[in-house]
Amino acid sequence: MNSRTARRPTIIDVAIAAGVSKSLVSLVLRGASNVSVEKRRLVRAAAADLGYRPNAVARSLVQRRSNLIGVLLSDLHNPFFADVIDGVLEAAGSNGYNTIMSVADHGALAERRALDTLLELRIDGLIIASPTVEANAIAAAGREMPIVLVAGRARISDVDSVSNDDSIGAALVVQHLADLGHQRIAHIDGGGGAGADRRRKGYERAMRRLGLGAFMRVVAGSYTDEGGRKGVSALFSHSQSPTAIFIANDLAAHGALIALSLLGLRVPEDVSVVGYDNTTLTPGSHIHLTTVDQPRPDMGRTSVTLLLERLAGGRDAARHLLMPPNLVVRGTTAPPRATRQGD
Amino acid sequence: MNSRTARRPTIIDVAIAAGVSKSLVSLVLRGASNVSVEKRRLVRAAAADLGYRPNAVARSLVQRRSNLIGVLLSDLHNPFFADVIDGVLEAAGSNGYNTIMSVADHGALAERRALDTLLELRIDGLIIASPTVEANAIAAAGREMPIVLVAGRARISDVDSVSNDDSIGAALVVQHLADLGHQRIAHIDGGGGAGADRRRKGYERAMRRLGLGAFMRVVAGSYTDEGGRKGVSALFSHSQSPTAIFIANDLAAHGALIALSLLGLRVPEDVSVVGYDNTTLTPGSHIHLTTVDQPRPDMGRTSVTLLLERLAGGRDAARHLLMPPNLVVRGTTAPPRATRQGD
DNA sequence: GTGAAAGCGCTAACAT
DNA sequence: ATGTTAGCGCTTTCAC
Repeated sequence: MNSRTARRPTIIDVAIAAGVSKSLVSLVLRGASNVSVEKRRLVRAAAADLGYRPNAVARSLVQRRSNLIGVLLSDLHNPFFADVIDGVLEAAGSNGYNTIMSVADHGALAERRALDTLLELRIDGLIIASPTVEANAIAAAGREMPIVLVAGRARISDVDSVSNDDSIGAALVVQHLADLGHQRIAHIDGGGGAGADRRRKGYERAMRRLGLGAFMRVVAGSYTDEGGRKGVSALFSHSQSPTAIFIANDLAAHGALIALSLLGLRVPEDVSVVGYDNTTLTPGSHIHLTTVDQPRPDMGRTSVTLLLERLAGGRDAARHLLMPPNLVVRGTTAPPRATRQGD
Repeated sequence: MNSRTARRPTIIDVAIAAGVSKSLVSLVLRGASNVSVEKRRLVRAAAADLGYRPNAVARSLVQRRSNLIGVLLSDLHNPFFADVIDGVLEAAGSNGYNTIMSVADHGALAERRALDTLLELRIDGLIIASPTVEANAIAAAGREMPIVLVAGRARISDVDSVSNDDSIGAALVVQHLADLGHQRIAHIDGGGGAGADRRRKGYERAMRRLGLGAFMRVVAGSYTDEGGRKGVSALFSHSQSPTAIFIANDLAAHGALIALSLLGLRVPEDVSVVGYDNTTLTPGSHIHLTTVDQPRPDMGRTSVTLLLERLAGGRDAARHLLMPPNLVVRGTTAPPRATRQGD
């Protein structure tokens, strides 16, 4: 006989086995205090004996809440969101919520499906860790339940968001390079990538504030290996080459490093390089990129906090949080040649 | 007013708006054929108008099935399982199932919780992509619903499994190296890691079958950077050093490559190196490791197939599938010095 | 072709 | 301290 064909025990089976009503079983199993010790023992014994497992579906139906926080994720391969979700899991768990994830691999169709799965399951709140979901779909879902968009590019009405403050991150980079003595600090931007615009503006503002406005130089790039390579070739095809480059993200910085080595330039001796995102590379990798770290787990935890605020009913207006990033100084930045020669 | 405080429309609201019974709404929304065109139009219009979204919880309760395949994942950072799950999503989707994931980050407690979440939601079947869940918990869950353990180390009664055939993979490696002319082929093993035992045995069997039994040499390692480093120092502290090394996985192989370069040995000129797992490294990385590729997405798809077999009720006995891996020849293998000098 | 009614497994009043 | 009852939103007989 296949034991799986046997019907699973319900709360009524437990009640009968324990010789009590199902209400009492429900009370005991949810840890109510006003139940006699004897009945409590009976119920627990019967439940254990039958291998009873509460049906969250039935509970969810009657309570009109699932005790579930959903996470919509577009790409399982992206380690960035893995860190964010670590924070989500931690915060959700310590607040008594379970977390389920739905993955939208490739394409708008899969995204719709993954989102619908979550919404139809009547999760209590949704965290979208997915840069590609279209704003319309998010806005529509936002009318049904509390939603937090984490590390996304858009600001959507009625939807909370948590991001890193790209402007501060860029300023940290410029300050670090200026402190080292650099003046000709160039920027390879991130094209239309998430936050790229704010990183560029942050760079420009910081340069001006430090009196380096005359040395500002921005060339077009993208959040790809190739973006970094092209940026470097644009920068070094002119007479005045920079002594330091701030590149919009780590992937592009990686491409830039390759392009620089092809040009015979050494990092950081000839030119300093800074990326953005602190993307985890191969363990033991010999590339130690100076970069900006987004507080990913913190962003995840904060997303849950925002969700809980709304679930508790204490808030109605959307909040957009910007979390401060950190500079991680590694091996690709050093004082410029001229300065060191002058020492 | 907060629109989210308004009750969500139910099937009854749609029925009233369309002027029909809720049974008819149900029929129309699930695409029944024997409904008049007129009523069908009315119902659809009312549903769209109200922004009705079916409640999967209620449906699941009455149907006693959720149409959901659950995936239990222990580590979101592991790209190996990301590929497996790609296959799961694809196969589940094309068979009309939705997929939800539960992540058990760190520790047995989180694992229990993640597993319980899935089981209490009454998913129809479970795929465990998680090397760390204890066998007892899996076996217990296996009595409640169909389960497939993918890329796991244990064989559990009543639980199907899908893995790669480590023995074949190891044989492919040895054959490749022997074809290149190597004889002194050593193995740095994976300690107690998943499949490490079978990889070592496969190596030994292949060496003997090729008449290289006398050249067999196994040193202790582990599935870590350090495992590879220690293995190399063990191998090269003796007189007769190998001309090729088969290392139990890519991470350890990476450590081995570093240790070799520290010894002044060049790869593949002085020694050939082969790993296992085809772990995706940094994009654009200059390390092109010859390795063995597990058919990860295929393993995911096959897991779903096994689940569907049981869900269709067609099977009761457990199946344990071994899928053939592929050798990926890259830049870390070449003929041994002696052979080339003799050319 | 359509509607009425029962019931999935549970919680939450309300009785007692 | 315990039992009874109603009903969450849906699907599914069964009548008509």
